[in-house]
Amino acid sequence: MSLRFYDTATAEVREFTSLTPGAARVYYCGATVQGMPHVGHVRSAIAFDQLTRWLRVRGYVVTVVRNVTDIDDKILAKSRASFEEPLEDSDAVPNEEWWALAYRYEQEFLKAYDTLGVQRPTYEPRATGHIPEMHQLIQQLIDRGHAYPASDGSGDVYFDVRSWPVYGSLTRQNVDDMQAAPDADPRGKRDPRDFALWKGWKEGEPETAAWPSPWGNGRPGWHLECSAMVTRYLGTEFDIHGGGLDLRFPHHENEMAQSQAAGHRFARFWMHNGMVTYEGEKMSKSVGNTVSPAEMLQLTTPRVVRYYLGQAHYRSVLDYRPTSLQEAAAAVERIDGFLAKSGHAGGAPDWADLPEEFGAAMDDDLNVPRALAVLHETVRAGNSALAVNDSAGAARAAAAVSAMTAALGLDDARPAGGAEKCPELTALDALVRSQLAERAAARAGRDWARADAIRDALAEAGVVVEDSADGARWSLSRG
RNA sequence: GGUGGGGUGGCCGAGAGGCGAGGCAGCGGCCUGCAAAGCCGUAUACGCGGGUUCGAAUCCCGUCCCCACCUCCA
Repeated sequence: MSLRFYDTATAEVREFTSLTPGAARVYYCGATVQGMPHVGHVRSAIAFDQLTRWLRVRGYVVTVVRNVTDIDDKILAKSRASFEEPLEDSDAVPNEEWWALAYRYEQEFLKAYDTLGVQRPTYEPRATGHIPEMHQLIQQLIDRGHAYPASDGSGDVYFDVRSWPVYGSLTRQNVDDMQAAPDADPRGKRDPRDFALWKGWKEGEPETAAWPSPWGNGRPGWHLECSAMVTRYLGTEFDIHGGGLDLRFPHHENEMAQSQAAGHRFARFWMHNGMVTYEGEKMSKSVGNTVSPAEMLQLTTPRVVRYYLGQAHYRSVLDYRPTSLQEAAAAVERIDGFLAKSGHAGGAPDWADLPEEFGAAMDDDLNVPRALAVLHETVRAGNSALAVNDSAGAARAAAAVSAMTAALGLDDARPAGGAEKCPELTALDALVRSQLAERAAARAGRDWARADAIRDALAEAGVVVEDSADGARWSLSRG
């Protein structure tokens, strides 16, 4: 039952062993908090949440660090735009300082993650909180001959790509074969592919967005923050570095280059999740074809959204269509329907209840689709047991199913607050029960018209009634 | 031009040499007062053309198409 993961750097599935036995140190690239989270962000978070949870199921003590990029060109640009009329974005706040804007969106991300059951990282460092670490790394790189201050006096400091012969190895690219960026501004660079470690302050930028440095006032380059923060919290060598496939280049390539050029071993595994497309096209901030988690949550429950976004293999493309959520809702209802009928009490999951096949699928590079097949087969077996009054068999299946949903993180996806103590639901339950009692009386008197009228009225209100040997059960229709 | 990933039944989505994963939708049956739920059954599926093999969706050769990255992106 060894764990195997696909490593982008070697382009193969390899056996996973952690640097320290029994412990795993992982770093995920979080968001640049410059706007509302979209489904792609959340898919990535869910994919790596599944990874974290699975490592824990397999007994690892996992330390998760996920960064927040709270300063960059776009954040500054959006803040600047908020001081001008008319406001461009629907979610913009007038006259908002860049740091207020970044913090506001950071909280939106957290809210979305929490609702969808993404466990909080062990720590979530912000770029702006790690300027000294960045300076130290830059100085190291300059001393080793891999970085240089710009020749044009801009205060920028660049990484010298040509000084690092293996540059491009993460994405198996040869520097000379790379397409030269047509709009690249040479700005005192030795090579157009050299990237900024430090960006000198420019006229018109807020003074709050600049920090003193040996190379002049300025702010961090995008790639540098991750290298600096990883090293601070996880050390110069750690187990897994994760992020979206689109971060592979240039972001991760550059991170790897600057860290290794500084003498760090850096990540042992690079894991990248696939993109979410919208009708075949990549969902992206720049294209604007994004769907927000909030929009999805208006259509269905967090559990269904979590199921949908987490059902495909993490490396494959996930194409969003409006009917996707309905299909996911049907699958989730099937699972939950069985759990309800089996009378499973819930409680803390026991990983010993996980079917071996499920574990084997997850061990194999987190093959969630195969794991879900096991889940659904167990549901079917449980329903069959229920049909023949095999309560022991049903209980066994229910324990397995609930361990599986817990392992996948489905159980933590729910609206904030917790449904159990929701007064509206308590009231609704009382009302529906009185209706069902009336219907039961009508049925006992073979007054089918009356019974059906009550059922239709409830259905009209979104309440689904199911009869069974031991009385009627109700649930809210989803999706 | 370079790099990586794909094309599987109506849809989603695993598998990677030999018993047709699983889900959704459909159809038939059982159950039900009728439903719903559930159960059982139900499909000439593997882009195209060659080849290797007793046997290929899976291997080899060729070919077409799609996507992502090479510029900010999860």
